[in-house]
Amino acid sequence: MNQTNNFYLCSGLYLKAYKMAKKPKIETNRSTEEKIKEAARRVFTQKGYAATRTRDIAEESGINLALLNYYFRSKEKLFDIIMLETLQGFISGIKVMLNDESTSLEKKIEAIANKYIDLITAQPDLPLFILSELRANPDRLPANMGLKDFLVKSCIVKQIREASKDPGVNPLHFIMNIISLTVFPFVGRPIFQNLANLKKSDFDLLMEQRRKLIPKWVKAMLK
Amino acid sequence: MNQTNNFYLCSGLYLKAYKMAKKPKIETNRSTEEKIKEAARRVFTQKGYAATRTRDIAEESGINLALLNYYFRSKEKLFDIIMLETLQGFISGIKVMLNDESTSLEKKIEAIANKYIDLITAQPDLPLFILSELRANPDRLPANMGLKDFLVKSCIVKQIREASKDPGVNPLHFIMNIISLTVFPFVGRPIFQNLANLKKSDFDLLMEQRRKLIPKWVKAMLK
DNA sequence: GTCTATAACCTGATAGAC
DNA sequence: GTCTATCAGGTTATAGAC
Repeated sequence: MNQTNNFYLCSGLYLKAYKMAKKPKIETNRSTEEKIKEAARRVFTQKGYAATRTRDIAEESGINLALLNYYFRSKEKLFDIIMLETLQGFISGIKVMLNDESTSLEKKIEAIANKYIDLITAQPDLPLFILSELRANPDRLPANMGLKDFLVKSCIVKQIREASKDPGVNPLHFIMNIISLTVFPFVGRPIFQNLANLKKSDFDLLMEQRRKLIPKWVKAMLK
Repeated sequence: MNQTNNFYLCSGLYLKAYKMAKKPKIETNRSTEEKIKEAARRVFTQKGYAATRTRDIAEESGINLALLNYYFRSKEKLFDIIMLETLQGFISGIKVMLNDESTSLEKKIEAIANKYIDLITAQPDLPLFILSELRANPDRLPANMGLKDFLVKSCIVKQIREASKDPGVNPLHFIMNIISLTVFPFVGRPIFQNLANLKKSDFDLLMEQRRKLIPKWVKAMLK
C-alpha cells in the first residue's frame, strides 16, 4: 500500500517537474481557477449567497466539488472575491467620469446612463445582487471602495449646484435621480414587464430609448 | 400501543369539543398563529427566504419550533402566505388611486410618492425583499395579483398622454420614472448614505423632501 | 395546542487515492 | 491538480408525551 502511494507520488512529482520545465508558469490550474470563478459569478449573482450551494457552482463549472475548496478554501472566501470584483466593475470608471473637469453636466449624465445600461443589459442580475448582499452584510462596502466622502467635493456636484435653479435643493437628490432613473427599471423589470404586458424585446427597446431620455429629463428637473 | 394512541386521540377530541362549547370561536390559537406570522414577516423580509431558518422565526415569536409546522405545515407554505400579504399591501390602494377619474395627474403622483414613502419608511426592507424573492421565483406575481394588462387602459396613462409634450415617448416611461424616483433611493440607501456620508436623520430628511419634489420633477419631465 | 426528542435530509468541508 | 468517499454540523419536519 505504502509502496503504491510512493509510486504515484513520485510519478506525480515527476510529471509536475516535467510540465514546469516546459512552461515556467503553471497554466494548468489558472484555467480551472478561472472556470470556477466564472461559474461562481453566474450562480451567486443569480441566486444570492444563501441560496447558492457550492455543489451548484461545481456543477456549473464542470469541475469537482472538492476542487472548489482546494482553490478557494471556503464558500465565503470565494464569495468575497466575486463580490469585490463585482463592486469594482460597478464603480470603476464612474469615479473618474464624475470628476472629469472637461465634460459638461449633460455629457456626464449621458455617460452614466450609457455605462449602466450597457453593464446591466449584459448582466441583468447585477444590481439586485449587489443591493441584496450589501443589505445582508452592510460592512462589505466601505472597507473596499474608496468612495466615502468622495461625492461631496466631486466635480459633478459642483456642476449641479451651478445648473440648479433652486439652491435649496440638495445636489444629492439629482445624483439619486440619475441612478434611480437608470437602474431601477431593470430591478423592477418583472413587475413593469408584467404590468404593461411587455415582451422581452419591447422592454429592451424602452431601455435603449432611456439613454437619450434620461439626460433630457434630468436637465428639465434642474430648471 | 394502539390502545395508548386511541386514548390520547379520544382525550384530545373531548378536550376540543369542551373548549368549543365554552368559546364558540377558538381564540387560543389565533393569537399564536398571528404571533408566528408577525415574526415570520420580520425575519423573512429582513433576511430573505433562503437565509431564514425556521428556528429564527420560532425564537423571534417566542414559541416552539414544532408549533410553526403545526400551524403552517412547512417553511414554504408560511412564506407563501407572508409573500402574498406583502404584495397585496404593496399593490392595494394603488390600483384604485391610478384609476380615479376625479384627481389630477399631479395629485396622483403626489399620492403615489406619499404612499410609498410612508410604507417604506415604516418597513425599509420591503422593496428589496419583494424584488429579490420575485426574481428567485418570478411566477409568484402574475397568478396572485390582477394587474396583468391593467395599466394600459388605466386613467393615469390617459392623463400622461394628454400632459406629455412628446407623444412619441411611451407613457410607461413616466410610470417607471415615478416609481424609480420614489422607491430606489430607499433600495440604494446603504450606497447613497455612504457615498455622501449621511447620518440616518439626514437621509430621512432627504426622503421627506422628495414628497414634494417628485411631483414637481415629473411635471417638468413631461414638458 | 404546546412541548421535547429525534428522524431524515442537506450542505460545506476534508481525507486520501490516484 | 483532480477525483471519490465521507464526516461533521446544521436544518426542516414529525412523532409522541403532556
